[in-house]
Amino acid sequence: MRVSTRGEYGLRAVLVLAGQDRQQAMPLREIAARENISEQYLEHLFRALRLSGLVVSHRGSRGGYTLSRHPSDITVGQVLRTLEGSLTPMECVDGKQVCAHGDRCATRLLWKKLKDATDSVVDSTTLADLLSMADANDKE
Amino acid sequence: MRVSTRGEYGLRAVLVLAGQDRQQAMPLREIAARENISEQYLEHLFRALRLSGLVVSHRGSRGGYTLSRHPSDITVGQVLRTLEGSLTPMECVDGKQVCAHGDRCATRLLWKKLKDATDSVVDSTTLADLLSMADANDKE
DNA sequence: ATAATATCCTAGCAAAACACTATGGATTGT
DNA sequence: ACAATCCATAGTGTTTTGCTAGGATATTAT
Repeated sequence: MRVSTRGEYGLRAVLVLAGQDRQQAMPLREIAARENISEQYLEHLFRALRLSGLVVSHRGSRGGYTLSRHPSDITVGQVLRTLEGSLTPMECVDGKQVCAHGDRCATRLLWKKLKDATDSVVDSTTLADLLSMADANDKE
Repeated sequence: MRVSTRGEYGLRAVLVLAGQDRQQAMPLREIAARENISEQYLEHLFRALRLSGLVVSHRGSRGGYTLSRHPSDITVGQVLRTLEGSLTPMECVDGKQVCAHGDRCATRLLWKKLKDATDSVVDSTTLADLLSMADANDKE
C-alpha cells in the first residue's frame, strides 16, 4: 500500500513548478537539484507527465517545463495516477473486470470502500491546495 | 498502492472463519480448498495471524483455527496490518520518523490525508460488517 | 553557423519485494 | 500406534522497483 518513488518524486517535482512563476520554464536540472532527485530518473517521470498533458515541455536552451494548467486546476490524483497507475487496492474495483461474485464478495466491498476513500482525497486535492496548506503551517 | 495477495488471501480466509460456527476449529486444508488458495502459503499467513492474536490454533487431529474474538470485534485493519504491515502511503506518516520539514512539507500533508482516509475505513469496518453487507447484497 | 543548453527516447540492469514451494518436526484426537 | 493437524525455517523463480547510460533531437544565444 505504499506509494512508490515515482509518485513521491513526481509530486514533489510538480509542486516545485506549482510554486513557481508559470511563464518561466524550469529545467529538470534545477528541479532535481532542489529536490535532491536524480535528474535522469526525473526525466522518465516528466515524460509520463508530459504525455498525460499535465506539464508542457520547452526544448532547447532556456527550455524546461511548465505546468499545463493553473495549480488549482491540477489534482494530485491526476499526477499520482499518471505516475503510479491505478490507485485502487485491488484490480476488481478498477472498473475493468469484476470477478463472478460481484457485490456478494465480502472482500470486494472493502476494496470498494478503500478505493472510494482514496479517490475522494486525491480527486479533491489540488496542487494549489497543498501549497496553501503547507504555507499556512509554515506561518505558525 | 495495491494490496498484496497476503492481505487478499488472509482476509478471505478469516472471513471464512467469521462465517462459521466459532466452537468448531476449521483446518487450513478446508479454508484453502474453499478459497482456492495454496495451503502451504496460507500457513505462513496464519502464523502471522496467530502471533498477532487474531486467530487461535488447535493442533493435532480435529485441529484447525478459530477466531480469537467475535467477528464484530475484529476489524479489517487489524487483519490487513498484520499481513501487509503498515497501511500508510509513506513512511513519514507512520508515526515513526518525520522528516525535517514536518507539516511544512506539502507532500506530507497529502500522505497524511490518505493515511487518515484509509485508517477510517479499515478501523471502522469489522469482519461482521463485511459479512452482513455481502449477505444483504446476496438477497437482492 | 556554431556552440551550448535542454528535452527526448530506448535499453539495460542490480536489488528488493512478491508469491510461493519444500521439508521436516511437534502436537493432539481417536 | 497412527493419522491429522499445526509449526518453523529455508529456498527459489518471477516481477517490480529504482535507477544509470548513451545518444538523438530541438531551440536559443552568441
